[in-house]
Amino acid sequence: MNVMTGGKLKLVQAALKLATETRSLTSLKLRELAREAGLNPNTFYRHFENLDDLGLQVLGYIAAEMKAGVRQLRLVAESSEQAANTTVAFVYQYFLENKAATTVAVRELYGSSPLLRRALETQLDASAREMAEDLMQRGLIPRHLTEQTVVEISHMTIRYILFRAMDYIEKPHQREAIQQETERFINRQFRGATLDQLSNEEFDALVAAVRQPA
Amino acid sequence: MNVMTGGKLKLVQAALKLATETRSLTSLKLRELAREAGLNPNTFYRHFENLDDLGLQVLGYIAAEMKAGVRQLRLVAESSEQAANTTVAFVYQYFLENKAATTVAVRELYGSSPLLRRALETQLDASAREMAEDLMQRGLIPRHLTEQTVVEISHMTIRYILFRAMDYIEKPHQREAIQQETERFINRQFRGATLDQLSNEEFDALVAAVRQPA
DNA sequence: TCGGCACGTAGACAACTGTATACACCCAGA
DNA sequence: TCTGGGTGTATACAGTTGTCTACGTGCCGA
Repeated sequence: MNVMTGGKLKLVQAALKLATETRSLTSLKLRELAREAGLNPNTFYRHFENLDDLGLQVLGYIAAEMKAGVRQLRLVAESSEQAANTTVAFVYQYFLENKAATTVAVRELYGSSPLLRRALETQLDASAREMAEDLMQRGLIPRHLTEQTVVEISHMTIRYILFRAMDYIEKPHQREAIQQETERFINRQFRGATLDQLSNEEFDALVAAVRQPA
Repeated sequence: MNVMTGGKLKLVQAALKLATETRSLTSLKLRELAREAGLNPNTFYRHFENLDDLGLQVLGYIAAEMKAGVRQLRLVAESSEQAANTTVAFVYQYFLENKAATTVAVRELYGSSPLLRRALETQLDASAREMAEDLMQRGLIPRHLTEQTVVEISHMTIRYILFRAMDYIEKPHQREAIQQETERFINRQFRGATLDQLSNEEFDALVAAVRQPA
């Protein structure tokens, strides 16, 4: 990834700011952008072909940022003895520190540009596979789950956290609650999945046994 | 809710169409709208104060539609003897039949207009409480769960389904898979929640016992 | 039959949009 | 030292935007 300098960087940062605060990435206006960046409108054409091109490059910029972030998270997680709860905290902290990128990702994942949507989906799917691999290698989840199941849950979890991160960012007084909720979410998914093959009757019996130990 | 007629209805329908296909509700343009509706641009001002006003009214229109839809779903569910899986099918079918409203809701829930976001959040929270009440009254979920837990899971589920509905709408060949995934999601949440109070060790022991019955 | 009113249209305005062409600067390599 | 390319600017143009004022309908109650 090229290191951006001068005007181009200013334009990308302006795009992130506007896309976060007042618009979406796909509804940016060229002159608004230039105004925000403090540049002449035509400077835009020195760096981008058109607004679509800008959108894609910004997304690339975000994707690179996120990839680096994920790599760092994995390192932190490896060095930590603790389990899922601190990881969840780290993840939310990361989103909090990358508010603009997070907001853009959430808005465009189901936004009006098919191109950006595909790119984001691919990115999230890759993250889900990585997460699943991590979880299984480190033995952080109940055994006996198939890889497919772990991937499926990872997929759900990543999307859940991504959207929940928007609330986490914008509602500071709810952050602790959101974090705990997320931990419950993950635990319930994995524990529930461990018992997937039980029928309702078998499950009820199991619960009854647990609640009234002999 | 007033029944809309003539030009106003045309404008709202045009807004839904454009918001679904090419834009978001908050980035609509007045003249584009009039063009799509086949009306003179100024006709807009006969019915709406400005574009924000239109957005709010469209949201109201959608909310009313959804409320009616939910009411109907509850009736269908009551008359049905079957459990969650058919309900999930009905819910997705409903979203499929209300593609425009669904798309708008998804896009604006984390969109750039705080006003619309609040309105949508309120609506979803109300739906979650209704869903929780329904589930508990009809005894469709494991007993011994607190109301708070059921509401929390309902809240998560509604958002999960709402976003997943976008994929359901747009990827016809994945519909069955999405539906089954959703059922697993819900089952795991409730089953997992039933075992919330177990420690990891207790849970592992339980799983071991289930997998190797004496 | 008349008067008002809801609805839609016509034309105009200044502001803003994306884009093209032409010009000015700085810095590396010959 | 000259030169060429990368970068930013100035000016211009046609098309589009939101909004204003004024005008023409058709309908409904008095």
